[in-house]
Amino acid sequence: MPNVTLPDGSSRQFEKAITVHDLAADIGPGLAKAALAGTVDGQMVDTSHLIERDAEVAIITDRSEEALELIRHDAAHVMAQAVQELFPGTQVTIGPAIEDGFYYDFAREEPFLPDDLQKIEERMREIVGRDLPINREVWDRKEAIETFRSIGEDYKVQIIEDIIPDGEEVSVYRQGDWFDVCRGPHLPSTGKLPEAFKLTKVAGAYWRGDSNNDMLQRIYGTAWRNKKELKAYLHRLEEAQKRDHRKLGRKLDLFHFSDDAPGSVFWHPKGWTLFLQLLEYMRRRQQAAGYVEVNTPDVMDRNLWEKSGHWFNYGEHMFTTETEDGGVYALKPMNCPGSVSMFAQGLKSYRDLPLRMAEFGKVHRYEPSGALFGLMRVRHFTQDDAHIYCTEDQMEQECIDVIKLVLDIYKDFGFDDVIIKLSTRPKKRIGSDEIWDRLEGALSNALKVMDLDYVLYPGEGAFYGPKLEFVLRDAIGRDWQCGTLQVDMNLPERFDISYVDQHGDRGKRPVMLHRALFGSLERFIGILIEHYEGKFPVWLAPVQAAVLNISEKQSDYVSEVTQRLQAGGLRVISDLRNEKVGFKIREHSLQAVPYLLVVGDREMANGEVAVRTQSGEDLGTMSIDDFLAHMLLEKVGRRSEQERSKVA
RNA sequence: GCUCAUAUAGCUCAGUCGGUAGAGCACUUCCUUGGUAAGGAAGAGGUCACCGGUUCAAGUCCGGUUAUGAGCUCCA
Repeated sequence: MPNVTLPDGSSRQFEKAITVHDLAADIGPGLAKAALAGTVDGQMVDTSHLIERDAEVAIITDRSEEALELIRHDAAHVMAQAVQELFPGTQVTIGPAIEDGFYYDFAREEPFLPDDLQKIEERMREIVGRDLPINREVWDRKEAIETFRSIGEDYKVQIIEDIIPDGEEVSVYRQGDWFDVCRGPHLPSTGKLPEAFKLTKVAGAYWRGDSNNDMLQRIYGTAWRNKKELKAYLHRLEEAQKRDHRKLGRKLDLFHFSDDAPGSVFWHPKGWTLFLQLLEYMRRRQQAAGYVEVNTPDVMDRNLWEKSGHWFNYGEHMFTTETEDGGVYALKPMNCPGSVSMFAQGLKSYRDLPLRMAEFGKVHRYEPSGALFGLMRVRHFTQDDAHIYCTEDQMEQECIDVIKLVLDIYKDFGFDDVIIKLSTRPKKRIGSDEIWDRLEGALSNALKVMDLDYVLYPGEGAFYGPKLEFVLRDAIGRDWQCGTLQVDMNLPERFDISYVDQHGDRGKRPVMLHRALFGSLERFIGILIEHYEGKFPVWLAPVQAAVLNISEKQSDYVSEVTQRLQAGGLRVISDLRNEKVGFKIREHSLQAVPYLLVVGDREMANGEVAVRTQSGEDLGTMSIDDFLAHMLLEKVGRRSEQERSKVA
């Protein structure tokens, strides 16, 4: 005699156990038809699920948010059925719902071709048209293994044997002749799958995510509750692709890549200006936060890298070089060994701590070819690196200060929702559990003190210490680690660095923090290009203003204006080309120049410029001094934000 | 590194059945001196990524290499 409580608080009493579908029918025939699934005490279930006890139940229709996951999972199943109908002999493996869609991994000798996606999609629509009832069956474990083995589904056998716990029942979902091991839940029938799906790409993926295993073929698709949502999603994708930093980098003439140096950036004047602006910005922020800046060699002896452990652990990813006399050197893949060598110079006192030593170091890593990706993953990049040497007592406060600084800096660029990841002790590690407790405690306490949300990644820390990662998302939805804060127990030990404490004890080992805020200048610029869609704020813009003449008569005046503005510290170009002013405005607007200064006879006569913003706003005419004052405000606006946050 | 795809002018891209390469934009020159998102004309520009094979003949077909793209794995 279950008593069912509905989301609106009302409840219904039933004589005997009732299915979700019948419950919906009891509420109304329309709801029964629309019901895709249900939730019973928060757990998603099929419409055929029998409610036997008192419970809170909700009916899921295509209006519910939860329907998305269901639809995507079903789309994966329908796709798998379509593939097996079209390509007999193909084995199915797994096919989950993911953000915005779904995928299914198949094992098949022949590759799927882009044209096949069309065919599969058509067959999927056909299966939806068949409106096959989807039924849940519970199989005996042994029988399930036998059945799947007999039809040659070896991967499914592995899933049952290895993944589904021994005692747990094996549920199988059947739609027509096709069936698959699945936990569910699923739609009542294939006809309930909205025709708002699209197969998007085919790619390789390792069986169970392990590169030692076979590579399977993964087909990705997107699925939505209705065509309108699908259309909106595809539109969003298109818009995002316009922001792609690789495209904008070419269009805005910021940088290029060459076959001669895969994974290495050729910075053009405008891109390098951007780079230097960021570097100067970070230099100011670090100086204000009590850092000193140093510089260490790019090429150092193999011995150093053996001592640091990099040679052994990452040797194959290092660029090395040999000299005529047989010396072997490596291009630095990290700045820390240089930094530690720096610390080891001379005697350090507790009075020197905390010592915050920054370096804009260019590091070189021989990344696998398949990992390279525009500015986001390169083989040579510049870190805004710093190493903080402190006592254990100072460690937590230093962590807090770093976190404050990095979030504050991100705020200056409009990144308000930064994903923070905390990676803790891995299986393979050095140091006692007690030390790990302290180090992890320092990081998590700092987060707690600052009341910050974070995602925990147990076991993902480096072998020498736990780490925080500050992750930003690019236009296409890919996440990139930018800032990082790590505690290192390895290097101070290996390099035997120490300081003298207040009792004259020379053997005190300092704690070493690694931190980078932008992370990689290259990657951060990639993110910024997409974030601003190439329309940088004035202080960052490679060209802040362009001065345009209307006819040849004003050429000299334009040159004079340009020079005065340049002398005033602005990045200004003049455009004296024999083109109509409308043409020039179009060009410089497309190049995202924040201010266009138009000069005709009138302005020349009055010693003024006509100011137009990139977005097309007309600020009227003003004197050159007034424009300089206006630009100063732009800069001050940013600084005051820094001041404000520094106080906070 | 792995799977699949792609590589033609500075950029974006056509190029059918194998028969010595084409557009738009950009560039150069000339005309035009025009007031807020494309004025007009002419010209120049290519070892079709690279190496090899098939063929009377290869941008086109086949193999390899390199790079790039999508994804997987990795990212000190």
